[in-house]
Amino acid sequence: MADRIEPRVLKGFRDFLPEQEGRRKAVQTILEQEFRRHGFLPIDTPVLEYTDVLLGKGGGETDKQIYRFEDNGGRDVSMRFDLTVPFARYMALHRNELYLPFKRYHIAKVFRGENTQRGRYREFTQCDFDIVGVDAASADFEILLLMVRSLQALGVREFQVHLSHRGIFNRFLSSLGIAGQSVELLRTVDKIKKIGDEAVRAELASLVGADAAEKVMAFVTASGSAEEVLHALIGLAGNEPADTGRLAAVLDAAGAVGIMDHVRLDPSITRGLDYYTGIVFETFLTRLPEIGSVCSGGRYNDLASLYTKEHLPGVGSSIGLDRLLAALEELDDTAVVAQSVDVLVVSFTDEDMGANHALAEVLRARGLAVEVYPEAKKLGVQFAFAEKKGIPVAVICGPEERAAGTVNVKDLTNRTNHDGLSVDGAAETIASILGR
RNA sequence: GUGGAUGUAGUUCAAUGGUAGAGCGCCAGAUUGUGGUUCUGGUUGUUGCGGGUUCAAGUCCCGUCAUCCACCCCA
Repeated sequence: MADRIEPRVLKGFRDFLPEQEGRRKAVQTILEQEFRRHGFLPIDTPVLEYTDVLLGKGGGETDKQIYRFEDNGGRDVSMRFDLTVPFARYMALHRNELYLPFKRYHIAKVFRGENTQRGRYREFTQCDFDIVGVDAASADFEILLLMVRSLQALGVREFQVHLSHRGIFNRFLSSLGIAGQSVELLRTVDKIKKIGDEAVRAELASLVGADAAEKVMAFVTASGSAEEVLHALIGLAGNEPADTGRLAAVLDAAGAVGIMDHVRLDPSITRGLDYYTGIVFETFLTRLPEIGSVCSGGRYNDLASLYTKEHLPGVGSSIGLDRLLAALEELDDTAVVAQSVDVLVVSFTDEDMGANHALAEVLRARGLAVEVYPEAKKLGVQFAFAEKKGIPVAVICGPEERAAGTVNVKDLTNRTNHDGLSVDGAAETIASILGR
């Protein structure tokens, strides 16, 4: 016998068992419903792209994380590491077949070759939603609203969307004459929740000197209600319709629809990705902040300019499905449960096979999800199978019942029997057990 | 990519360098048409993988793979 091949999966990649995958699919379905309710439409793009399309001109950090290789035709190709960059390419390519403003959602796997950790994988699913073609407060707000509504639709209650505005921060840095180091400064400020105020202050001081560091700290640690923080930012950076005015309008709308409980103006949010130009979002679970942001995004007004002359401003956000599920599982907060079938038809003898399937078909015609146990095993074995698979009801129709023209229904959740029913009666009983 | 920790049965965990074990689970029977109790019997291991040191390695050393933690970055 030949040597067996070790069954294994790559670091950072995962198989999903039916229970997990059922939950993932259920979450995706709920999200899709929510996206569509707000006028977003589905699209898809290839997993592989030409490397220059994905890397753009910058390269930088993404260079190291990207899965890149030469295909059999000698092309330099890469796997997508997010859904936003391919979407920018998509918009540039299909601009003439679409209309603006265009709202799309895209749920798909992306790939990053970085080191793994809890809630961090090399293959993971993102749920993106974006609005392209308008640079308006309404669009910024709609993305924020959908972030809140999506998490609520999934049964998540304790979360906060932290938002800020890159433009204000950069303008503030310019006024201090240190805009040239904005990338390093953004990165340093981004660490504030992890390493604390003092460590960030020290790091900033080594970058731009103690005086400027103090001012930057005053900016990013502004706290209080959204109005108070906004007031503080205006005091430091000055008022400007394009950024502070935009932020005020978005917050105003959030107040108008009553989602301010889930919204916090937090100037320390900056986002590492360099394509953001305006408002930026990050979402944290109140009881598990250390797992990181479960839904992030922002405005990127220049992204499509890599691929087209046309100005295509965009704003969007992305839910990290795997990270969110990992967190919800840990918090035991999964309102979303994978659905198995409703009914198991048990088998007594192999001769009943056809009759059992016929009975299953009758029940399916009444809107029930039904499966037939494929072998005539002991009843206990079949009940145990149903319980393991999460099937709530068993239908029993053995030789005696068949002769009498009746069926028995067993509620597996409390092990009670409802015997001697007609098929109609059985369907009604099942419906009441299922609460329909 | 760098640094650190961990890796034993399906699972949770034991085992001063000296014969790999226990609980839970699982299978069979008591119970040939109704599984949550009880009893009886049984089951599973190339100790992640590959080398090395040793009379002897789950245990020590090296490499490798995977997971977790930190840096970095991010969903």
